[in-house]
Amino acid sequence: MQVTLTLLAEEGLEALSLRRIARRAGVSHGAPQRHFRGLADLLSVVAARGFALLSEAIEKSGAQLPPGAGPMARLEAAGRAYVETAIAYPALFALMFRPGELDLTHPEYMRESSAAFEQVVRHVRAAQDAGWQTDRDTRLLAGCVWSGVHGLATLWAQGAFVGPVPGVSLEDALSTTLELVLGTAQGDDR
Amino acid sequence: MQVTLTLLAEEGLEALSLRRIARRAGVSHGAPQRHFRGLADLLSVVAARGFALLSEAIEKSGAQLPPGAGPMARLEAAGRAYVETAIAYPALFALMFRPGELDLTHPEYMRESSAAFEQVVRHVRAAQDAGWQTDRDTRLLAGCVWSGVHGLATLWAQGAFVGPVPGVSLEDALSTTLELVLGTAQGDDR
DNA sequence: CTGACACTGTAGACAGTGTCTACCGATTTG
DNA sequence: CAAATCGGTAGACACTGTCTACAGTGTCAG
Repeated sequence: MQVTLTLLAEEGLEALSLRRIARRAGVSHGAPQRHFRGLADLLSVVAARGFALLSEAIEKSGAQLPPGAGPMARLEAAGRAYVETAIAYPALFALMFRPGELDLTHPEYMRESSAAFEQVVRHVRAAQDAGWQTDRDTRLLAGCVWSGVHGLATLWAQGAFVGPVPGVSLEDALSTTLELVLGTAQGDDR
Repeated sequence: MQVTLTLLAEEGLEALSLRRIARRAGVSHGAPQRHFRGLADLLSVVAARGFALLSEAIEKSGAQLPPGAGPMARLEAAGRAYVETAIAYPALFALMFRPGELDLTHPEYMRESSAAFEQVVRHVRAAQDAGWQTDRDTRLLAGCVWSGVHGLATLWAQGAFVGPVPGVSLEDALSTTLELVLGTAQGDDR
């Protein structure tokens, strides 16, 4: 439902209601229920689209690197893409991680969210093959890397980072976090 | 409002409504508005209590360490306390980071949340004084450390970590994340 | 061609929500 | 003693999600 995505982007998460979506689409308040079992069902599909966007951004981030880039650089670029995408679509990103409003068993949601995670797993595995954190469980490591960037994305997207740390740029926070989590602190950037 | 905290713990975030709280307290549906300007106001006070709990847990975590523990051990213990508290009160923790339902300008919320953050800043400064990441901005560093553990706490509390990484214990995820973020990977635990 | 049937949308009802207002009985205060 | 304030009640209003009955519109088998 395209209407839902634009409404979400324009008016935020709280504006999402079946009746508002129906009004925006120019149909009666009961019409959406012919296409979705209920609000949670609709939102789950929207959230799944969000995960697809995320996967796509991570995919592209690897392609834009110079051809000889190593696995660590690719993993770092993936983390960057994660955070930047989250901040580009803050309301959508917030929705994606709201179990209370979603149907977590929805097939599309499960498929897209695990596809995104598996992409991170592949990046982490490649980094491990290149010598990074070799004796850790790959999926656990991927989960922790995901957590690290996810925290920054969450807090920044809802403005909870800039409050306590005023005057900092996203670039600063992002590169610092990545250097901490990935241990790539070789070149302090000044 | 004690009733709100128990209702939140027992029935979760979605069960929090002014009318339900009033019923639970045995008063009429309009009574809560004599004490709070509205739902967002009430929830902000509850969220502030959550931040106070967090601060208290971090405080205690330092006290329980052996007397000669270094600043890095204290910082690590603080991170542990953050995640463990979040998981002990998952609904409260979720509420604390939901800008849409809160009044972010509420004095109690601002006071308690920034008090918790300042506590992390002090731990980070002590670690820096002991030689860790000495040439980084302290507040930025504290924000990134907070982000790292916050991501894990968020995902674990809503069950989004165990899904993609089945069979992992919180202890595994927590120690791995702390070792990554703080760079304390000296003793791989097997 | 005709009937059955699935889609898709409409309209009304119902319970639940936050918020506003009017009222009311205490209790405190001038 | 009078007045004002405080805490609670009760009703209204505009929302919400969900359910049901109904109507049009197509498709497809017989």
